[in-house]
Amino acid sequence: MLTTGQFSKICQVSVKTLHYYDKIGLLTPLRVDSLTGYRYYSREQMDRMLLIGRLKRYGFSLEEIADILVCGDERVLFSKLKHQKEKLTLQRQETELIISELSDHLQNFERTGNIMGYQKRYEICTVYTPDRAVIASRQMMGVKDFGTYFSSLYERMAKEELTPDGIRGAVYYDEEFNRECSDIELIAGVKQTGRADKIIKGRLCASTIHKGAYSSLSDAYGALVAWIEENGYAWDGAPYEIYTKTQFDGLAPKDWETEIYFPVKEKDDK
Amino acid sequence: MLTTGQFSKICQVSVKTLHYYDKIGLLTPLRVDSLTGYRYYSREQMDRMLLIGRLKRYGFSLEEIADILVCGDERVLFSKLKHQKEKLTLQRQETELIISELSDHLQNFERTGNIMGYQKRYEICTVYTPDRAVIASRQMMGVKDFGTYFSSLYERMAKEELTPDGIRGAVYYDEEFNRECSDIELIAGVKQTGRADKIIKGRLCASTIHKGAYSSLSDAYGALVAWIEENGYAWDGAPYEIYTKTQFDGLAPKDWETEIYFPVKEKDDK
DNA sequence: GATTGACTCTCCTCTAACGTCATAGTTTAT
DNA sequence: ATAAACTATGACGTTAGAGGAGAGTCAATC
Repeated sequence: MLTTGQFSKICQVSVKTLHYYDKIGLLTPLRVDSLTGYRYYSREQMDRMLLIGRLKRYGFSLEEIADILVCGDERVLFSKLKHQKEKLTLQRQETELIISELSDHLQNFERTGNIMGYQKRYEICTVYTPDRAVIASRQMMGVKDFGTYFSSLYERMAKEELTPDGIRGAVYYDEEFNRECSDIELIAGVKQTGRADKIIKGRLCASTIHKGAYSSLSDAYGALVAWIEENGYAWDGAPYEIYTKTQFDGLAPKDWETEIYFPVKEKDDK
Repeated sequence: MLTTGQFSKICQVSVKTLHYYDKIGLLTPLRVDSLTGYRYYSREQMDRMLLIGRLKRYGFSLEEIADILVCGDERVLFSKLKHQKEKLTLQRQETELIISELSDHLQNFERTGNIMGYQKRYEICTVYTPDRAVIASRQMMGVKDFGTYFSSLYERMAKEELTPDGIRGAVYYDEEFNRECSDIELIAGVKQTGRADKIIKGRLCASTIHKGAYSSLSDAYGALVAWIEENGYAWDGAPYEIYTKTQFDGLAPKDWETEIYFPVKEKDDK
């Protein structure tokens, strides 16, 4: 039988942590003296404690760990571990991306001496867009679901024997953009104009090209909105993006390119 | 002039976030109507908001961001960015390490079918250690300081023309091990017995070899402590580790090897 | 038996960066 | 004038404990 202090030393965790785990029921001591309230742990509980520490390291929350331990099914743990591995891999990619952005930022400073107001310069202009014949899939979705929906779109295209014209994009119907879940329509251009789901009519748009990963798309968005106001135009419809260079072209995030189109009309300023 | 809602949409942040930033003084609106309390932002504040978002993405806390923006010195920002880049790089390495540990864990499951109680099997035995002539440097330090102190130890060795014998290790004087800050003595073996700082006298130790990264050293530690109790020995002095295969040998974390020695004596169990 | 020092208990507050209600007041469009 | 949309404040919740106060307990020594 080990006291809290002894057990904490062996397991390399703080006494506070043991108290906390007891409180949330993650690791209750073998015996608690009902008179003094003193906790006593057994040597076998060390294994459980070490496993908890390991799972914590893998990035599980204490709640998830408790679930895993309560259920006690090895297959559950196995699949959760696999899932967690994917999550960590994604996280690593994300970190890598941020590092490369940060490097860009620093390089930019060395070239231009400007660092505080580091923002990409966006070349913005109005264009009259061409008609675009597309098949489309509109849903409430998050940015992370793009892959899934795009592949089903391409499957459909194959089934219906349509020929892609290389255009891929997304229309944002919500004014307030939320990357977890928004009203988004994915579109893929097809050559068979007659058999398309819809034709995005050509019209006046303010447009720019965003170079780099999607994480800084909001910069482009902001620049466009500002430009539209400043140049006497007004927002007039759902904006959309066309992904011209992406991971599907085998490129690294920093080389991706996205065209952004904002339907606008001239403001009748009185 | 933009209302909170408009500004939040342009900058792609929530209204709550704007409230919060106002409250902590990170981004106060240009004007606040003293009657209604309504906040109004200017278009120029968008730049500040975008910069805040960017810095947040780089991993700065809001407090750090506030410092940077208040001070407004470009050189400060530059050095902070560089520092942050290093931090992110370390973080990525750490994530990679965890991923490889997780992979090991999964592989281990596929081999042995055991996953819940996944713990390395440690071969533990008692040995009579040889005398070790070492130079040493004892301080309150954290695990992260090992690199610094080891290099100064090796510098000293070069200056005093001592010959290293390849032994590198650390003695832990605190019972309670804390990886941030503990009473630790780094040691490096030398061939000139007479000129060593100290000689670690040969004696009876319980010992094992830990294979893999240091993050799971506590598993070995726990296994040893348990073994010592179970086999009728008692803890008798500060434990130490010898790093036999490390990054200095050009190895990946999973191939590192650490010998752990726990001075013990036979317990006089009555 | 008394004292001392080390240990342990419970209970309280605090962290970061907001999200989530609840309730009340304001603006704008019809 | 009224409804719909927007905004404000304020309280509480989130994670995984850390830190501290004040009180009780244990083991060893005198």
